Amino acid sequence: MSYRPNYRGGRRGGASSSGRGGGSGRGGRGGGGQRWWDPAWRAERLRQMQGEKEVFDENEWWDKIEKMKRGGEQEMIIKRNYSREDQQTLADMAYELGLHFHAYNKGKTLVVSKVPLPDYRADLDERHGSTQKEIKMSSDIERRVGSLLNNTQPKGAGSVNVPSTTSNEKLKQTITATKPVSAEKTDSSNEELSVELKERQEKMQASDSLKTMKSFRENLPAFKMKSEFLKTVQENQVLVVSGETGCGKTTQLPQFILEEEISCLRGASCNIICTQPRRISAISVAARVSAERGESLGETVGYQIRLEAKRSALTRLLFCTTGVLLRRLVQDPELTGISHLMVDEIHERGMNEDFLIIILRDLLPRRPDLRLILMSATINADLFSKYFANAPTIHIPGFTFPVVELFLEDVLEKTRYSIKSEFDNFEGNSRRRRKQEAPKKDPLTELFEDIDIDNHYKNYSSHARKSLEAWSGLKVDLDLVEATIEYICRNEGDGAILVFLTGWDDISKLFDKLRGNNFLGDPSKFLILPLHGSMPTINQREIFDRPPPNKRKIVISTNIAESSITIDDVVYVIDCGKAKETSYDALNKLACLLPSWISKASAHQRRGRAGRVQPGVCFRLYPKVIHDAMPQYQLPEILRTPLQELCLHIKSLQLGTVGSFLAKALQPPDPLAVQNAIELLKTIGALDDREELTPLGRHLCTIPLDPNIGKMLLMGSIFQCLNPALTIAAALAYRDPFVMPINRKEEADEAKRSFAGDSCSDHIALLKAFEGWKNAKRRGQDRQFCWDNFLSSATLQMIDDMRLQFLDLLSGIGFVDKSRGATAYNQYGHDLEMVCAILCAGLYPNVVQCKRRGKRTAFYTKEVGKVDIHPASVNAGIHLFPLPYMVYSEKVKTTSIYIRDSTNISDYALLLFGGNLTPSETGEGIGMLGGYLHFSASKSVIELMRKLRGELDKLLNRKIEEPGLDISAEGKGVVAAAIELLHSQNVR
DNA sequence: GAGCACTGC
Repeated sequence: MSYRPNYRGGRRGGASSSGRGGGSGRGGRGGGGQRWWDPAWRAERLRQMQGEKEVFDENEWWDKIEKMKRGGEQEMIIKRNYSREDQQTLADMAYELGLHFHAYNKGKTLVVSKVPLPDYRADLDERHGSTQKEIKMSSDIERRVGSLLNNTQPKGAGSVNVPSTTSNEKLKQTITATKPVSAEKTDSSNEELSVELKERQEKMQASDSLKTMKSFRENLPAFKMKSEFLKTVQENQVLVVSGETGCGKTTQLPQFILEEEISCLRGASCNIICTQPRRISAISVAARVSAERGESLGETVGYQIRLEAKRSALTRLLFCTTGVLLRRLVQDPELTGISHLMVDEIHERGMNEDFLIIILRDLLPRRPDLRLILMSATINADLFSKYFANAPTIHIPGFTFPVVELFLEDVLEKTRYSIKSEFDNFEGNSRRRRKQEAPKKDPLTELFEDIDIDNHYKNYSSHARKSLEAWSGLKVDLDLVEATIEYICRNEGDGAILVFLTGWDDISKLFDKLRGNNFLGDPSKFLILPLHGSMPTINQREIFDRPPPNKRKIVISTNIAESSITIDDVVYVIDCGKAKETSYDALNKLACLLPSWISKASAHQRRGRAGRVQPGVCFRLYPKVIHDAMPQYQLPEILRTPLQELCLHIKSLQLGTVGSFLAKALQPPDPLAVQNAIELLKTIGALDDREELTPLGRHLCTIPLDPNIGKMLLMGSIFQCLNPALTIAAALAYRDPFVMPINRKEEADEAKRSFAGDSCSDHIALLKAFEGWKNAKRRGQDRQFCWDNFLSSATLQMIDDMRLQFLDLLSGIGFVDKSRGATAYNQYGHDLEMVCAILCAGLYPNVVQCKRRGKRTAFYTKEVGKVDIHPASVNAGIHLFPLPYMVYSEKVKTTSIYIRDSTNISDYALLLFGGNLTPSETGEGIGMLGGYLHFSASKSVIELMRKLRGELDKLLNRKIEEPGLDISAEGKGVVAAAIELLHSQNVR
């Protein structure tokens, strides 16, 4: 299968004379290839398969672009509403011809040009809202700032410090990762230890207390494969094991190796690591395995996750999260001392796991004694075997109870539920009408529209056929969910019901519906539990506990119950077939979170949740035709996410250029996504023009944080706002401590707003909430405080722990001297102007312009134009803002493009702590963000700002090159001048 | 006039 043969295959050769020589950028991936993993491509294929005429004509555009290249025009402007995929094709074509491609106005205006255009061009779309901003500085302030600045102590000529070691030696020293515990031992003590381990193991295996455990283990499907598995491990460096849930691969296989090594008297030298994608599974698997061995956790079997470990010098089998192993790799790229590495759940295709196996494939030749075992679900084991030069695979059959699978058509027959068309009340032709009216649909839903219902479902009742005619698949039909629950309660046996929905809204609506419904009379017979990552119910026991007899548990959940949370007594699963899924729009540099059809793998996993304790039933609320057309697996995370943190990690591990390294991935990401990540790292100063790490970049590598947030932390420590920076960084990196209870949402919003006060900042609200919790905790009232203010105490505790980890790391790289105490780094910790300036320094270039539109404010970004404040933000209800800009930490497209959390900031914060200042287009003012932002002012004010910014940058660079340097004396004047300016617009 | 899948160092 080749991608777009018309131009990839046929036209490319002809165009090569005008194409660019050498190609490290776009198209360097090796021209198309299989794109089955790309949803847009799949959509395209499905459309083609239906024989529908495609509006976008590649050949036509190729000719037009080629003609423009030959002709006199400098650029071609295309104002057509093309899909992302078509935009991508245009971009590819332009690249092939050595031209430049630009997308403006959410992709509605496309430009192909001969020269690169400035990032922003006002004439293309005035709705971007770019306007010149006049800085109004009172002469009084100007004079005071000027004099503060002039008092800056001049630096002696010889005092410029030599930059600290730039080699990677320094980097290695500074990175704190957990070292292997095993102390170096002499050969004889090693032998003694091996003997001791063996004796202990034999004694335990013979003991009566483990009899039932032993027979349980021997009944697992994995047990039958034990000798074959061990033999294959011995004879091959890499092995792929596939197995379904319930086969015991995660608990048994690592244990087999451990037992074998110990009984062969290699116990002292063996060191098995098994990675898990989630913290919870690392802990629970380790606990299970040590129980099966009759030991307590942390002896020969232990675990290590971020900020938490149970392991000892005796530990020979360690379960850890993949992230922990990746951090360890920074410090020890050869994985010294590890004898066996097992990577579990690789079929999930998480970013960490995909990243890890690229590194491991390169490492294996250098470590011939290292054994690698990859563990996957059956569904795509071959993919991994091929990646590792056709490594042998072993399959272990699974064991779960049988689950009956019913599709929409069957559910309709059983429930007698009638689907009403959303569009009209006409009978019969509603489907056809709808098809003409509704413009955009996903390909799977469209596929169903073309099915001849009467023919395809001729064995079904006319009632069911009528409903199928009316089914649109656009959104989840909660009435149908309710009818299905009612059907189960009336006609099926006991057992909990698990409903999979897409998000908070659906869950909340269904919850209210079920509460209001008194089917079967007695509401006390039902226990209805919502389950969502940001609902406070998540830690409640009743989700896991069996309800009293005669009471049915109904859990309404997102896909958190698909793998993270397991409810054992579920017998009935209701699957709406959709989930919210992130994707990354590289053209608009935009993360998206949109509901879409799940993969077959997810559908399988959801069904499996019904058969854990007894046979179950899975009610799928979509037709079988849709199920059969679902993609086999979800798109791997590496293709759905912005890549800046990954790029930084690649640089820190010295794995070569980002592009060439990622090209080795199982499925390499879009080169444009890589380019966006690298550009961002350059913008924030982590990479230089040659894509090498700058001193700032090297510091950022040592902190396990998104580079922007990491930078904020460093700036906080430099500019005496360490405490707020630690708190905000930890909260942004982990998760929002505010919970959204299902019935008291208004109160929860109010609580959050009251923390923000009049700061117009979600980040300040976060900070105040944390400080409030800390104070309450000192008084022993933290539980009450959390309850009153709709906060998650588990999240706040984690944030607190992470603060300490970051403090350790900052002290490790010299930015903080812990012996000096906290106050030494918090002179401005309570100065909200300064804290907001630090936020600006870290979050840049995530800047929004606030423009007054009558009685309201409209918000614009450079990349996508108009955006909205997320309704959950404290800024959502505010119509007019005191300051002209916002910085934000996350911009996501859901039903609209939303800024999730924002902080209102001043021009001065942006000019002093934002991006580099450039001369504006007119040459008189100051430009920033590729000219998108420009400022005008009197000549003297411009001069003052430039000078102040220059001094500030100088100070900053010195500190970053030599973190231990005390800049308080030499920086006194500059910092005072900056503070003076920031305060001159004080509104908080 | 309106809304927030899930992991992880």
